[in-house]
Amino acid sequence: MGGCRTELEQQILGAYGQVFRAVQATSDPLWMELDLSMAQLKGLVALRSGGPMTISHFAEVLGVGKPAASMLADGLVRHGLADRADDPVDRRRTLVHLSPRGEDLVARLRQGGRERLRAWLDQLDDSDLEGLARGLAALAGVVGDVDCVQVLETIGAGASPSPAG
Amino acid sequence: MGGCRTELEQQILGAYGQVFRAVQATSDPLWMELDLSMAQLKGLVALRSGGPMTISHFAEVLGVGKPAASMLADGLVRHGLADRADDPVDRRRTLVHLSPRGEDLVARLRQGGRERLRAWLDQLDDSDLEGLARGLAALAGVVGDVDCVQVLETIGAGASPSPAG
DNA sequence: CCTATCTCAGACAGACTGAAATAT
DNA sequence: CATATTTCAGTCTGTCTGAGATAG
Repeated sequence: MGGCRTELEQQILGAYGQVFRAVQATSDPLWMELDLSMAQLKGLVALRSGGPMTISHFAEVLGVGKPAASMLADGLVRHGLADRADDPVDRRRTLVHLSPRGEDLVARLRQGGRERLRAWLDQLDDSDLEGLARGLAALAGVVGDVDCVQVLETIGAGASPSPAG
Repeated sequence: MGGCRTELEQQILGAYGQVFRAVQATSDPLWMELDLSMAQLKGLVALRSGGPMTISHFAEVLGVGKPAASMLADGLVRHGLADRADDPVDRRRTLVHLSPRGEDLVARLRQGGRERLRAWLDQLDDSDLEGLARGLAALAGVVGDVDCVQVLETIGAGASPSPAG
């Protein structure tokens, strides 16, 4: 039994696909009712991924011009999914960030609702639940470093954006 | 330690959010490059959720008219994300279903890429990995029933769609 | 003739851009 | 004056619907 870890990993990847497809299926009705354009959805994803950012950076990430990014941010704010805040460092800048509702929406859309997951968890026996808790906690520790870092470089970004004068 | 299960579940839900946000972050660049309309994305999600379905059912699920659903399916097929197949039961009907590429795209978009997950798994110690494998396998068993059932009712659906004659 | 799907034409919404205006 | 953002005008792509055409 030399390749136990590899087998285990393979098994985990398989179960991962199965479980999270099921969890995400919870949010399929939400997808169908969704009244957002693709541009707005991309904006939500970008904001969730990159954290608060300036309009210029927002434009760059989305691959569109600054007017488009500005108008897009506007629409998101009107939908109550994002907010603007003055950049404390430079008051010409505006930082866009997801509102709690925006965070919630993207989380639901991509991760599904947690109620169903909880119900499934209830059906596990004690030692399976413990194993899952242990493994997931360890995994969370490994991936945990991801969430920081980005906000810092976000604010500093936006230098020399346009090569053509 | 009376409420151990509840605590454990709470901990799992927390770790779940953290881990899967990180995993999904791997597909953020894919989101930004995505060249699909919202209608098309919804079509993909509907197809993944509901399995192969007739145009009429597709229209119903998406909440649009049949011509729109037909044209939408057409666009998906042109993109190589879906295929049509004759319904063996009734040859007037066409069944739309995701192509392998379509399946892959939705999976990537919603679940993220697995390569990064695998790399993270490599960093877990043996017993954490075993616990995760055990717990996830058990969970997969619990949710496993979800995938069937739907195809059957899909084909039978489509009766008395319009109340106004 | 009825049903499922597709084609067509026209209406409509939203996104994007370059140029000009505004704020710091 | 320079920079970041916003407003404006115009264009363009893509969706939706209802009516009619085409298969089974």
